[in-house]
Amino acid sequence: MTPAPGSPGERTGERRPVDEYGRLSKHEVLRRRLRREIGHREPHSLLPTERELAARYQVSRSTVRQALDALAEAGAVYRVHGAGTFVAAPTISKSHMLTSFTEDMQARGLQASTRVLASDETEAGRRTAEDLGTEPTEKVTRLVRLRMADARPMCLETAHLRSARVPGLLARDDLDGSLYRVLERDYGLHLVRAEQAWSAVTLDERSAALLGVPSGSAAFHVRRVGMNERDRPQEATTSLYRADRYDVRLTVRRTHSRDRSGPPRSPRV
Amino acid sequence: MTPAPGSPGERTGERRPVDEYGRLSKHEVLRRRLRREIGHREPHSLLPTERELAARYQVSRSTVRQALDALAEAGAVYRVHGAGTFVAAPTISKSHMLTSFTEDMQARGLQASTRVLASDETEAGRRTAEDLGTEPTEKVTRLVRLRMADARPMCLETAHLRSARVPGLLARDDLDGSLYRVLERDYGLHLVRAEQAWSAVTLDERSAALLGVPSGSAAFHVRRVGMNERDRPQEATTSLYRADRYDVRLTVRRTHSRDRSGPPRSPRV
DNA sequence: CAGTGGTCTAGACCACACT
DNA sequence: GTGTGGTCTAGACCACTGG
Repeated sequence: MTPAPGSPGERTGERRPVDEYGRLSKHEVLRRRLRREIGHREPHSLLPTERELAARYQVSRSTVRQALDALAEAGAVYRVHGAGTFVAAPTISKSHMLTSFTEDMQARGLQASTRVLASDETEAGRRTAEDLGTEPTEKVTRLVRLRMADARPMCLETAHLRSARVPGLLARDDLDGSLYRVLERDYGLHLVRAEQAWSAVTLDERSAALLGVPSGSAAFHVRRVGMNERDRPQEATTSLYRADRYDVRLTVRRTHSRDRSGPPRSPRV
Repeated sequence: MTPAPGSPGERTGERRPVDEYGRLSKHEVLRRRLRREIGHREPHSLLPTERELAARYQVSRSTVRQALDALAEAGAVYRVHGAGTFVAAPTISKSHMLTSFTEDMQARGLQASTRVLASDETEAGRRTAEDLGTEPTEKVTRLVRLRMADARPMCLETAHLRSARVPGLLARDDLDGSLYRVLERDYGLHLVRAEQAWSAVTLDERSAALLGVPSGSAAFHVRRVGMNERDRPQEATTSLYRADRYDVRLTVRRTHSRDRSGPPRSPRV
């Protein structure tokens, strides 16, 4: 496992930094390693015990648990108290990740491309101002894009960003790629969380035409607000997804705090 | 914080059991307590430091972190390395929880009720068998229900369960309540995870009539498979939600593993 | 009963934010 | 520099599963 940042032992040695910026902590390394190994195993097969993993990878049991916690959270493994840790059945979805359109299409095995339909600067207006937590008179940069998958229309998207935060965005010639990537790399804007509201709608004449489907077709309408590390809204986007080409897959969990009253326990399997 | 299950100190004392069945661990108690207190605070206000909380509640810092981890995961707080832990802005949704229809409506401030349209036993068939991981000839119990919110139709739902697991279900007279509750309490079936696929559709004549909307209206089509603690499918349900009365709200996160290349850091706020 | 995951402690150093 | 969250260790007991 190499060095050791916080180990009482080998205090010195090379820097092996630790944080979210690409450098790797032990539990992160272990998590990835286990993730890989899990891929080659049968669902429901038993993993080594936590103590065994700790010994094998020369880390403490807590570190092993930190890695397994993340994998369990991601749905890659599940634990049964007293019995062991098991490989989970493959999920239909990588659950609830914030992904760019490009990444999303990639995950679906489709090639993403984009046509910029319009880009301009206006006043935010009431609704967008509310989403972005600004004054309605604040200048916002608007970006309307038709997003394609395998060269066929998939999604009609309108993004709003506070102009003050993205100077020169409108002048760029790479707005047909991942907007999140541009925001991260060139504006230091890290969208780490987003709130989304999905509706089902029927398309009007104009949207239907742009998306290349009959008027009245079903579509998803999505309103999204993206937040930075400090939980401040940075981006407000509205999208229309063709329902004949798109669906939403997600895994939901029953977490803590139920009102157990309860008699019988769950049977063996 | 009372006793202490694993503390080297006060080893004896009354049992204060620990697990998912209603008994409470220290981090669970602390989590709930903090959750309550957070409710009364302004978003973005600073919480006490982890060390401070540890001292105040007489627990170790690790335990505090366990509680805060859960709150951060749930979107109730966020952390900034080096700066502190802060109250998160209220989310539009309790993110990705597996909830029963009844709970879902409750959360939306609506009163749930149910009309059982049909209930019978048939062979699973190919599709359902695939979802439930059984043979196509396996007997399944089918339950078709019209679910109402504030006495008006909201959702048309068809549930499939392996008959062998739910003997006598069809004879029950309380199928107009929470199915999950019945499964948990009387059959020891704990659905802890579900995979869902959401589509947008337009309603045909028959479904539209049952839901009380014009034919051709937009609706959500949901296919769900519920799993028990051991990750085995137990329930397969298909639903149609009226789009004029329902939307899906969820929070997505950018978790680990990005390909940081990266120059600038995010600005102050 | 042995063995596994779940909880908890005490203490240490590191990376980062803010002044 | 000071103080905060992030990582890590070593060791202990508890609650549970399963033969």
